[in-house]
Amino acid sequence: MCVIISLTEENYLKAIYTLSHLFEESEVSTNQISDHLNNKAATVTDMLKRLAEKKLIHYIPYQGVKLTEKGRQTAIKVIRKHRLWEVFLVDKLQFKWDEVHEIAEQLEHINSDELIQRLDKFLGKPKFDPHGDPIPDANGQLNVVKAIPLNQHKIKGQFTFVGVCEHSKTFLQHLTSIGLKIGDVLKVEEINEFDNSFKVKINKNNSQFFSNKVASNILVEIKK
Amino acid sequence: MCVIISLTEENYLKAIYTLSHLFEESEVSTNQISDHLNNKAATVTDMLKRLAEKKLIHYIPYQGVKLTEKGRQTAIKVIRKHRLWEVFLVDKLQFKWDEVHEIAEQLEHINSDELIQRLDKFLGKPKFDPHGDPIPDANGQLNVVKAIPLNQHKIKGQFTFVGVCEHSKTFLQHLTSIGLKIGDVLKVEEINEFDNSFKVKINKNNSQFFSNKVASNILVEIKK
DNA sequence: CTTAAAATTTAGGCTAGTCTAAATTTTTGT
DNA sequence: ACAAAAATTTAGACTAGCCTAAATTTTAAG
Repeated sequence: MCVIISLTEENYLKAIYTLSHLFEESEVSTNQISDHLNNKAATVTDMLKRLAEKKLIHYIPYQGVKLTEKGRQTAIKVIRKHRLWEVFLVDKLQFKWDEVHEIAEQLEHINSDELIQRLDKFLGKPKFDPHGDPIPDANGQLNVVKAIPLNQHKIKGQFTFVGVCEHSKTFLQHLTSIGLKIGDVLKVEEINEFDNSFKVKINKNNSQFFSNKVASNILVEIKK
Repeated sequence: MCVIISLTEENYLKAIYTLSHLFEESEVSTNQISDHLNNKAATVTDMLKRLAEKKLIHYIPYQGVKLTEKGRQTAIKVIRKHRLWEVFLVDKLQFKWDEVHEIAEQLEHINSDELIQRLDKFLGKPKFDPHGDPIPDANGQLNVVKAIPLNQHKIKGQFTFVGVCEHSKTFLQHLTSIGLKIGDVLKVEEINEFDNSFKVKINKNNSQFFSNKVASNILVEIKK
């Protein structure tokens, strides 16, 4: 029941979880993991053997890897902690949304169920983190986000900005400089046929152009 | 300037700091450290060599060890983080004072100056942790507590309860069950000559007896 | 369908941090 | 002051995580 899972192992499980959702394939490869975690394939192979030993993954040599239910629960719990701490950092300590990732990467490994339960309550049981990513509940249930990138809507109309695909500091800072925050209403007034840029009005402000690249990393829902 | 200090090294520095203050001697011995950290003397010797290499301690084989200024600053910073997080856990998350130590032992190693600065501000720049221990300031200055154990006052009179010598869960729970909290006023009405127990009134409540052992672990100041 | 390229694993080595057992140094008791 | 006890260090071994280089397996291209 209570196998001890190290910080490093938690990071591997999180990586496998993230990659399997990123590419919408259940099997994740050794190279995908080594790229994601910035270490060597041989190192990953070592760890996969250990994780399989602990029944946290299903591992077939040369084939790939996927999480067991126990592995998935562990990964989800780390993600829950990461996102709750991000809410804490932004809502309570007034960090900006582009400043919290590195600190949350540390805090996500703090091990105390009681702490997380109380932190969740203290924050008002938030459903989304500062980047719009859903926070898994205490039972490991995760809302599936049905939002899609702005550039996949080929029509004019009104949308709500609910999340980002790209989480890099530079992209988030760019959105801040544009004046865009989670929850803003985006009115697409024009889609430029030449470069597929989007002419957009944020809330009631002046309209401006979003490059297709920016539009492809902004998740929106059709405004109700 | 920026030597990386591991979590384990931080724990050794904190142990050396704590022990040197506990026994009011600048030199700390290998055995004291190994007892305090629950590992073997040989393990400690290894680590002392590494810490000396990094100029965090002055180490003379067979003689003992003391912190360099850099080692002291590092230790103090860990203690500052530990105590600030304890305030967070008690004041914001409503943990009890006997529940926070283990979690703070983890949180004290989170590495972000910006985080600590903001946490400090969020908590209202507290000067003491939930057990009455002083919180070092951002420059590593630590208020010296001039309180002494209740049983060293051989006289009747009024005192303020400002801290504890013993931080164990059972002792803290015992104080809670007695109804004693930091800041309470203690009126010593009688000192029993037979067993050196203290008849004490807490605030305006009924008086009760404190064993000498309890009295020796309660830090008080003479009430102004 | 065969072979070159790509992906993966194996083999062997490194460091940090731990241990036990043996050797050494310091302290203490008479 | 000297032997026994206590404290400390050295030597050698182990695990977790990482690495490089070589071997193996899978994939892909002609």
